[in-house]
Amino acid sequence: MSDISQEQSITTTHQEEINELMKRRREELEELKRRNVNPYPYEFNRTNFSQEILSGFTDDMPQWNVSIAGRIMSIRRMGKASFCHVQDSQGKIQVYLKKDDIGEAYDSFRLLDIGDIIGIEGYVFRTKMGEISVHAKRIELLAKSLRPLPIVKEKVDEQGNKQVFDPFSDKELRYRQRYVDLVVNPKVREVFIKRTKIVNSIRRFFDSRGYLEVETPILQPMYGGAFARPFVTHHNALDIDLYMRIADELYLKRLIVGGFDAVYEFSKDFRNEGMDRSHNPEFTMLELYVAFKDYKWMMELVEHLVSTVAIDVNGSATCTVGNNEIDFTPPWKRLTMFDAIKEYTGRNLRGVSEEEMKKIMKELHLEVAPGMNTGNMIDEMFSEFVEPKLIQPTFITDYPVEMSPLAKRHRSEPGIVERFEVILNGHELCNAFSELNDPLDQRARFEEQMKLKAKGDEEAQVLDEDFLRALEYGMPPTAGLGIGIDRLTMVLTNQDSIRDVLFFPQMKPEVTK
RNA sequence: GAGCCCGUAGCUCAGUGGUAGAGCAUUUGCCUUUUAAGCAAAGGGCCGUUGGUUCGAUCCCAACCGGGCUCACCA
Repeated sequence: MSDISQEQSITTTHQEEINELMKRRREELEELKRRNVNPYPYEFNRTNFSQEILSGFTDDMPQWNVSIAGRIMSIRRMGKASFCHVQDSQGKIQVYLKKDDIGEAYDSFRLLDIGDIIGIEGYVFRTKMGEISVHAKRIELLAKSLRPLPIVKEKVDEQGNKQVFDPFSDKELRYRQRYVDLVVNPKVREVFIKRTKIVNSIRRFFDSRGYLEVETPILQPMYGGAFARPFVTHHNALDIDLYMRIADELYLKRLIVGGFDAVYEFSKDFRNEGMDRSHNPEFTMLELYVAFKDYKWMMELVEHLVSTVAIDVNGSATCTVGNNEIDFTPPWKRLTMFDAIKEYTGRNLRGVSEEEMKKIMKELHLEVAPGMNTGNMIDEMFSEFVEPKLIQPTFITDYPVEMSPLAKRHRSEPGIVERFEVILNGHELCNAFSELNDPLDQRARFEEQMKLKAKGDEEAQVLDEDFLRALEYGMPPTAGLGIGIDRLTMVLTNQDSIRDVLFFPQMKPEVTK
């Protein structure tokens, strides 16, 4: 895309009609300026957060002077006194303003609205109705809000249960204007804080083992490491097309060749595919490679990692996902791909020829698409009959070689690679294998992929000559792992859409009115 | 990509073939410990866009735009 067309495609909203509510706020802004109130001052000395006031106050304590700052979320005016709730990053606290105490500022307070950001200095007290509040001695406007905020009212009953009225719930508006969503829906903030905790917990877990966090290219001259269609972009100075990475696998393995014992990366990956509840075109994948280890070792690491993260973040190794109670406590059940299919369909596929397998597919009322090999059929039967049934975390091991061009052949079973996936709540959570380090076999596998590509399989992998060169220098035996961070977050926060664990999920462009 | 559903006031939603309604929010008045504050009054809408049917469309039909759900794709 050229610079010019980009500029033209930018949505402009400043011409948007200003409705009465917005007009009124602008008038108030002008009036405040006339009264020599700076509606956008430079700083405010906050000394306390709402939560620490609410939890720290006792009725018999000496006068506690505090200074808070935040957004006005509700106002109840009663002539010469008013109450409002001020929301900061920790929560909300009520503020009491009395004309006798703040004088002229009380008249300016009349010009303030829900959504304005203010600073309050005062002392803490408890109202007749029992709510711990700040009695204002001074009020300062810190930022005037020019747009009406959706009003969400809540009532707390005697049991302390919150009842919410008129929630801001339109998903399109919530995603497009996440800033409003975050202001108005406190639970949304919690999900994202938890997401960060998850990432930090994983990082701590790896760092404490001496694994090295690294960064590898996002713009790649050649994409690889997964089955997916890439985004293509163009570098003007070099005049070459570059691909946004679909995985960082091949780069991390180059680093293992280079002599690092263990490397990991939280990788923003990009796949040019459909979007739905569990797919966003850009997403976060954690990849880890550890030298001199195999996939069996990696299974123990994964159990330990995920249960540790769950406890770190939720305080418990069990959590609720939808209607299911999931327990991450190790050890997790292990099943080979063939045994899993046998368990759930009663068919033994071990050593079965392609022709026989087609027959079995038909018996199970599954369609055999043209060009399907045994690997595809096994995958189909697995996703149809097994995956949805696996609720508790389960290792599925030993995949057909056709499905795994970067995994090492099984040490004792032909046609199979040393690979596992963790299935949880009916969905894939992670993928790992003993990494293929035989450069000749790797070349042969790439060539198989290129044949598929030539046949029109757009997601087949591309032969990467430089990666092969690296392997030819010699890569130690290595265990590799990929975990979808968005999916893990969905599980640990009990969200059923990826859009609810991404601040700014991909949306079609907003239409300018 | 297919099917189904949705788009009405700042927010959440009713509604009708004769150009619209509620609650909250907003404005005005009263009210110096209220709390989904209250009482009284008022303003606010090209009923997603463009066509069609009709004397007349927010309502019926079509296309388009945006969104949601389900399925497919996603190794």
